[in-house]
Amino acid sequence: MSKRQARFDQLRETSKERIEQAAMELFAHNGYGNTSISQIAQAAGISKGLMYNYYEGKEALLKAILQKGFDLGESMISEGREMATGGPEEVLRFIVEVSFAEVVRNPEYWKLLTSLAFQDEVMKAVAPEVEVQKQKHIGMGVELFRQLGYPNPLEHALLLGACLDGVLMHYILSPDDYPLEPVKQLLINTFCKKFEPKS
Amino acid sequence: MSKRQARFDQLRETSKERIEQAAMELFAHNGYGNTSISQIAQAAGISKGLMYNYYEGKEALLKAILQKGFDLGESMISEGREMATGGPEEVLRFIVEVSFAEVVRNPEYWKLLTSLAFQDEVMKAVAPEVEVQKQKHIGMGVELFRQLGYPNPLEHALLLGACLDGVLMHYILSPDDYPLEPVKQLLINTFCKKFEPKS
Amino acid sequence: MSKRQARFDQLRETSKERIEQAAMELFAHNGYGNTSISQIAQAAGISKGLMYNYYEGKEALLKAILQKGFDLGESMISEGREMATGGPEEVLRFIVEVSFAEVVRNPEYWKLLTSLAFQDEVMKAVAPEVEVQKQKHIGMGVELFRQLGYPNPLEHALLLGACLDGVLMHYILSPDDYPLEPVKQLLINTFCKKFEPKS
Amino acid sequence: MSKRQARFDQLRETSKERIEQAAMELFAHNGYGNTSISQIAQAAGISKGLMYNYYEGKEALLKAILQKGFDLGESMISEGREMATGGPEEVLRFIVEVSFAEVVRNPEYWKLLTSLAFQDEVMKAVAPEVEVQKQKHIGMGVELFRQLGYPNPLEHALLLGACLDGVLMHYILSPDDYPLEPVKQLLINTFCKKFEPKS
DNA sequence: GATGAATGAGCGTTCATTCAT
DNA sequence: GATGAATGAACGCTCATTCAT
Repeated sequence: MSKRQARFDQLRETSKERIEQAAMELFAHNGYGNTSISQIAQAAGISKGLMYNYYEGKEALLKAILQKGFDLGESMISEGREMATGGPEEVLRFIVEVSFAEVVRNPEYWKLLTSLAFQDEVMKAVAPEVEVQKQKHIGMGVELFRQLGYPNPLEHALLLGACLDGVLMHYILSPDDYPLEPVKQLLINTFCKKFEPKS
Repeated sequence: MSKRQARFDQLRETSKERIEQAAMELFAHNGYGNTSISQIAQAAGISKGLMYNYYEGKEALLKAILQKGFDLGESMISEGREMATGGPEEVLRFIVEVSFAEVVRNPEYWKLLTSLAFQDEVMKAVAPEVEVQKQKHIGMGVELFRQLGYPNPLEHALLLGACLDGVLMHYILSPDDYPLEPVKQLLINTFCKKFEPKS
Repeated sequence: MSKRQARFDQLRETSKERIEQAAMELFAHNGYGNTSISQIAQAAGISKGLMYNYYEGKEALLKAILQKGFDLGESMISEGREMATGGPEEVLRFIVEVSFAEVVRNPEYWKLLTSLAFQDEVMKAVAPEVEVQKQKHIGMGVELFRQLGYPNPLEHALLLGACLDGVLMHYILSPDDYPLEPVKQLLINTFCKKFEPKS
Repeated sequence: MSKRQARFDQLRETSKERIEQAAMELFAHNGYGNTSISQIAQAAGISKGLMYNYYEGKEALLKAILQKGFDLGESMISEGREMATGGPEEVLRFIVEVSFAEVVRNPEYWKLLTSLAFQDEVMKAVAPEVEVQKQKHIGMGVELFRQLGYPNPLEHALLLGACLDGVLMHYILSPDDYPLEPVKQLLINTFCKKFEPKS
């Protein structure tokens, strides 16, 4: 029994992974709304019906994919946390670098995620998790800017976050043209430094 | 005759405005692709068919909505150009202020516009001139930062643009929570100033 | 009153005629099903609504147009009857000539009429009148072939009618290519002659 | 595996045949343009959506129906070619007999085909090869009449073709009333014979 | 008589979902 | 677990028809 169970689990995992991989790529390339279950099934090499053994429906599949992305982000950040041994500047710089690297590595995923953010209905379904992530990021930023001596760390954290998102959004929308590297350097120089009181 | 014509014109305008208003809200909240003509008609209090008396189709309706926004933006910018009489810092500050004011005034329009940016096909069909606008804005920024003495004005223009878009995106996505005013001030303080060489 | 009545009648007649003329041309060129009331109204230079002052609806307009055609055909034949003074051969020849001439004069109308013959629903509405016309034509043919001495005049009448319709159908379907004149002559030579018993 | 495949194949074929049968009847009686997918689905006892599992769309369904007819016609003609061993009169007679038999066997198909001939757009999209078939038939006729000694074989071929089409059209339009057999005999006697120079 | 804004049923088509096998 | 035939609601859109003016 245990053996057969294991084999089933493996098949299941294989099919699930193929589905999620295919769906992720199709959602990212064509958008969630423009991707049909048929397309996903075909790309994953399975039948339409099988999808419904694993997921309640299309939206549940989307949620699973987003969740995977969140988990990945989570683990990356916690890994990063441990690796960043320097002062708050270095940690900030590290976060920025990692964010850029991650978006460059998989811009389609981030494009999907951002485009979903503009659809209230979809967002409502995923909102709690997103909100948690957002607050965690802001919290981290606030703490770092506080350590750097800024009198208004929340505003600085928000502005940095916005700037990060803005640059990455522009990059995502024209990845071939955008001078990402110099803008990143400028962003780091502008934000990742100790508070300098006006003389 | 003129009377009858006037009556018809008024009917038309009333209906068109109701349609465009309803459509913009729905497009902004649910996305263009997830909003059906039926929904628009229902929200506007008219029948599906009537829409097609006024617009060629769904896409033409979107175009009409965007065009109105463009026209408004154009006129605002040209007005602004004349009003900004100070040095480049003041002009930059003014641009930032106007951008914020405009988005606060009509957040749904900007939400719609931003969400469309992530749907290449729709955007290209509907507003090829967006790219031109973008280049014009960047050009303006570059010129101003050059005047302010920055050695790398393009990067500064891009970063400011990204920061602006990032803040406004965050605001658009949660307009009730976002501390827009203080972040705006910080943004202005951070970007709208002469070049300060490192000592 | 009589004067005003007369003016109204004239206007009405004018509009009606413009409508029927426009509708006839559009029906003939594009088919009944592919012609919209809007198109007819536009072509006739009137409003959509006015049509419904004169006709119950689209189908009633079609019936009116067909009826006009029938009446015209009727009058042509009765005129012809009087004019044809020769023997039965000459009368037959005359009928054939007139039929060809009429179709050449207004092939679109005949194309419309023929295409309608294949739509049971439409035909049901016009059927009685058509049936009467058909029987009248057959009757005429039978009488003429009887006079020419044929032992089976009905079959000859039917065959001639079929041949006539067949040639004209082929002509209608490719009016530019079809060698109408020689085929007509051959048809006349083949059918419009006295009975020749086999030796 | 093979078993399941076979079951599915059978289901598909059953459904396809029901669809094509229903569609042909409706197309023939109401015209292609006046027959809706809903009607076809209802008549075939399936859902609207299922049609699109088997055919790209309405036009593809029409093509499939016509193609089946073409294939059948082709095979019949090639069979006939081999069977007709007599002189040109016998061949001509045979062609006429086969044409009549075929139309009697499946009048709805021929009604559909003829009605389509009057809708240029549909026909061109659906069966460009019809023109080729027509030329082939005319060519055959010309050759036979030449062999029979006629000085103007083209006109005779065209007239026979027209006569054939005319009779069959009349039959198709009122199959219950039309005295097909005697008219056919008369047609054969009239056309399928050697050239007889006028004395 | 004449207008055209407004309606709503229907079109061809798509696609997430169900279910018998 | 896996299949794909089958469903039906919804889509964008068309157009004959109605009616207040």
